[in-house]
Amino acid sequence: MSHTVGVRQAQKQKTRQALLDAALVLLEEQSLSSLGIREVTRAVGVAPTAFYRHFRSTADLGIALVEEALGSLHPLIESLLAEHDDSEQLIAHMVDLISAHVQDHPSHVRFLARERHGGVQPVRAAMATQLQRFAEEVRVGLATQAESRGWGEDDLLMLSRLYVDHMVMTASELVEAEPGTEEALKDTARRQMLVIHLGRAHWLDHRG
Amino acid sequence: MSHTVGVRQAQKQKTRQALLDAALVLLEEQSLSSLGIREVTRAVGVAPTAFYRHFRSTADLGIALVEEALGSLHPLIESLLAEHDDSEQLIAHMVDLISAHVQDHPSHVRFLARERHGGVQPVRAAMATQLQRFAEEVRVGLATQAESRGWGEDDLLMLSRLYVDHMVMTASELVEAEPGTEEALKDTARRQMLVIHLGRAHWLDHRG
DNA sequence: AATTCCAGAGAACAATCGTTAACTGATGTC
DNA sequence: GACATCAGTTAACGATTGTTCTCTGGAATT
Repeated sequence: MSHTVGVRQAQKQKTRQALLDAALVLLEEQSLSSLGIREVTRAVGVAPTAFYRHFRSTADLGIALVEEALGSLHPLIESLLAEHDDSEQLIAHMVDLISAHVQDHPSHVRFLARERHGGVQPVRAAMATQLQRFAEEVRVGLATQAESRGWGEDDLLMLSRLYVDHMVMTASELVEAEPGTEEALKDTARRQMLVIHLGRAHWLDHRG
Repeated sequence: MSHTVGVRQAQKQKTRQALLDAALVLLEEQSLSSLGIREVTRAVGVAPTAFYRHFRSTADLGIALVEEALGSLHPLIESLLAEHDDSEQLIAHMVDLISAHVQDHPSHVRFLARERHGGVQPVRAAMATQLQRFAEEVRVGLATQAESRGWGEDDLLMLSRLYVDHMVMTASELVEAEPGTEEALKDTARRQMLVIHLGRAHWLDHRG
């Protein structure tokens, strides 16, 4: 990784990123299936046809946004899972991590919430794949904890899905929250995760 | 309720319903924010301007669809909550009820999942109001159960929100499920509700 | 220095859009 | 039976859309 990528490729990446950024702003008030190519290029200050040098369609751009929005989250989750032994402490930090991420990248989170069940199938598929990866990672993380002794693999995956879905739900609520109501939402989310955690702790009682 | 509503109003209701039905079909493959007025009227076989006799805009139509899709669910939930004492049995029936509703009205459910965080603010607001009503109703239902002795009102609302959100999530997953995978999804959903139920049963242990 | 490559510009296309205005004719009212 | 009401039609408007083809000028290659 010595020599720079070349003026040409660098400039191309720059406009590509500008297209992604502009799209993200526009998508704060509409859905991907109504996003126009001309609309995006106009916001960037570039000719409509330039769009095709980077993306085949707006659906293609949407997939790129999914990677951008979720890709950066994997290391965060992984390290969080690794550095905590105490589960209850982990819950508090998990909510804080989500909250911070929503504050730092609100339009990314909004995009994810909006397009998760949105009108563009390839984008939905891309997100589903990524979220499955998250559930898998969480499952691996949970498996190392002492509380998971005696758990079957499918039950563990069931539980991680519950956690992941609750995280996504919390993020969606936080990004649409009225200013000032965030703390109450975070508190509710923490208590809900605690309910789940308590249920997890007594799962084997019930089964056995 | 003796005399009929008049030929005139009846005919108007008929085209209004036709517009709603056509929109629902179109919305299976796109979002509301990209739904065109002409597109809907063309599908019904009526002049574009006729649309304005019934709705101010597509957002207005979206709100009507929210009422249609969620309104019919209230009585179902209410009766389900009323007719069960045993909580675990209720879980199984709740999942069955959701599953049946998804099978009977897939496009309604798809619409709800899609527009809950969609690009049209008034529609989001209408849905949020309705879902809050659901959480409230579930809270009242839970309050009558023996397991809720000693629970604070805010904790009960926290729990009902968790239930409602999980129901919505399950419905979303079922409506997008590959044919043949529904049963596995339902089983996972039941186990997840059981985790929540177990957490609920031990909530006071932890608090006290 | 000559040549190739390619990101972006420019012009033009047919199609679609939301919205207005003025109308028609069956229904409801008296 | 005369009159008013109003759901739906027809025509037209300017604006915007996705996509194509051709062109340009600087970077990359040789």
